[in-house]
Amino acid sequence: MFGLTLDPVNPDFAPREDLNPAQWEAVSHGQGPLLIIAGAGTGKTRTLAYRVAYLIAQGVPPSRILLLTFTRRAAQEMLRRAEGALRRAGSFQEQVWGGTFHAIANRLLRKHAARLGMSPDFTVLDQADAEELMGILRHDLGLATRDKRFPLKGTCLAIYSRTVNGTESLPEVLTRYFPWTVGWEEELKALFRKYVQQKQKLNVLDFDDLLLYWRELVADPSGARELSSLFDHILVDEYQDTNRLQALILRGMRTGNDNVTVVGDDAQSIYAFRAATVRNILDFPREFPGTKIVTLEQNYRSTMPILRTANALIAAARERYTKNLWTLRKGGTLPKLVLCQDETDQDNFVASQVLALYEQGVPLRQQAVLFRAAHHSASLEVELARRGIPFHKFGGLRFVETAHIKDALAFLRIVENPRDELAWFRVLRLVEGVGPATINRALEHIARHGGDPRRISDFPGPAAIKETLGKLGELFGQLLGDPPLPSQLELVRKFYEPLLHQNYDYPTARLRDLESLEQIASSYRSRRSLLTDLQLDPPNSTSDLAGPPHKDDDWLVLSTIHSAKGCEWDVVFLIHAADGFLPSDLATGSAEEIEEELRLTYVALTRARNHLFVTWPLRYHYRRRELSDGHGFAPLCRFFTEEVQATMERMTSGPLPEKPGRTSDARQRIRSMWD
DNA sequence: ACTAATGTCCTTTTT
DNA sequence: GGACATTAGT
Repeated sequence: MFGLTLDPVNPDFAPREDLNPAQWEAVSHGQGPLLIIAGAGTGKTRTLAYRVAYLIAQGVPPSRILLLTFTRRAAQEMLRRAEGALRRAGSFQEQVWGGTFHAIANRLLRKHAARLGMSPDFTVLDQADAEELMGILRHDLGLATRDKRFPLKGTCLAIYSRTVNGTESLPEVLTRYFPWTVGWEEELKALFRKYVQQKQKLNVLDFDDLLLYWRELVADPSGARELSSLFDHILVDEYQDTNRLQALILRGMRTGNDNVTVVGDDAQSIYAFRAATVRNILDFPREFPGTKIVTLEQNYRSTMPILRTANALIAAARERYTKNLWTLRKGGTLPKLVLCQDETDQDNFVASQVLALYEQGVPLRQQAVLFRAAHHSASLEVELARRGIPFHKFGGLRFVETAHIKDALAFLRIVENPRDELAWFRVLRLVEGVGPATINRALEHIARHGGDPRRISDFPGPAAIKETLGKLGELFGQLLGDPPLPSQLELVRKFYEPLLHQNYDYPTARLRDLESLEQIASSYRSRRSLLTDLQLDPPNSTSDLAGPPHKDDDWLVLSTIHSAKGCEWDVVFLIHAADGFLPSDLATGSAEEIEEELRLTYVALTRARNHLFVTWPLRYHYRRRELSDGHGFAPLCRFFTEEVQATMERMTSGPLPEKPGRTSDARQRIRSMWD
């Protein structure tokens, strides 16, 4: 308490000393629209958290504040810090509306479903479910024959999603982003029409629907008035990664007043593939006249050498709010650009370097390895495992996306919404002897009997499946009794276990996952909130599931660059900085795409506090269809121009620095027999 | 009607 | 190595 100037408005608040003048200007902004351009590491989270605290100190009721963030974790973190700033262990974390656009949409839609003539007990489809539905309809419409070469289900959904989120017309989307599908416009339109119909029939919403229906709620003036009046202030984080549809929603949510704060950094916009557009942040002042703009440039994270490299790299970007990051931090070592011989060499370099830094006192958890695509860390993971270095991976396939977890949840989904045919499909196809034809007849049977899932017991199907279906009906009966969630999942597990053995490899590991699912479930009050939470805010690493980690647990972080957004570490390795990997050769079609890859690289570099290593393997081995094994040479990532390289120390990884383990020598020898 | 085996093409980032 | 369409076998 000593040495703090307390804000006159409320003695509870105001560690104004914690903030620099620009941050304070943003925090203490009164009414009206506010745009905060916050460069990487400039205390964006703190500023937003303090602004929430400030508003509350000014007398705004917490429940009348809406905080839209990119992940749920970000919302929780901010509210936790806001409470800290108010120096009171209050309870407003639960009162402030905080979460992602999708999660908030879910909440609002359940509440105001009647307004849209929809049922509040809808279930939410994740991307895989949505693709599956798209696939089924694609098949039904006869578009799935090989000679047609009709876009695959994933592409169909991507087109649909892009059209919805970007609020563009289908022909525009096709020519701009999916030119090879232009000839299929009519068929796609028919497919999408069917897709929308089917979702309504099944009482399900996909991710895009959550936004789309929210937008519908505020498109109507009386709805807009009602929803707007719920909130005195709306704050949006990571505004550079919102799309057109989200901007329309935000506009619609502010018909009563224009108290809206958006924070973002156009230089860190990396979600264009999800129809996010930098235009939202660039055009914000025009959309909300009278906007006050505050720019945060003082960086508290990185050393100056790291910032010099990052600034040099982003200087190549074209349209942006120019800002140059600077810091008061003194000293620091030059970022290293490390040329490796090949991927194995890169793995060894990273692993050795991690251990060396660890021995110098940098915990593993303060070190991170970043890469463009989830599979880029595959060989490194093997090497880390070999050396016994613990790690956790973020990004890529997640816990809730694994088949067995989705199966288990499908049982609950059926009970929650018996019209959810996708869940039915998931469950029934596990039974041996049941295929598409039988499933369809079973679904008709259920529908004929008032949608009661228990009636699966008396479905007149083949004798071979009679017994299993009987037990399944019993299971649904027990679940409908609504015992505590962990018991529900235990019941599911008991029924599911034999099916799991029949259908999957590694059943024991999968069973363990089901047990962790029971753990997670114990913290939820209702089946519905468990289901939607897992769909909308899935834990992104298995470590999140085990509860708070033990103090002495320590592990290295492996992460896609996308999942590293908003994070920071003492030491950052950016691996595979080679053209084709970064930028990904799948993203070099247009100038815009390449520009986004540049920003992605910028995001990676600016995660580092003290040490930055950028590595690129010169030689790549690639496997071909035949047995032949070849290699090619990869050029350095194009964004590391001469100007950028001038800010770095160039080095080669060279031979292994310490104890050249005999194993790796042997591996090397045996490999080189084929060179 | 369902399953298992075969051949061919594609292989990113996430709410 | 996985997804998907097709074909052959139960």
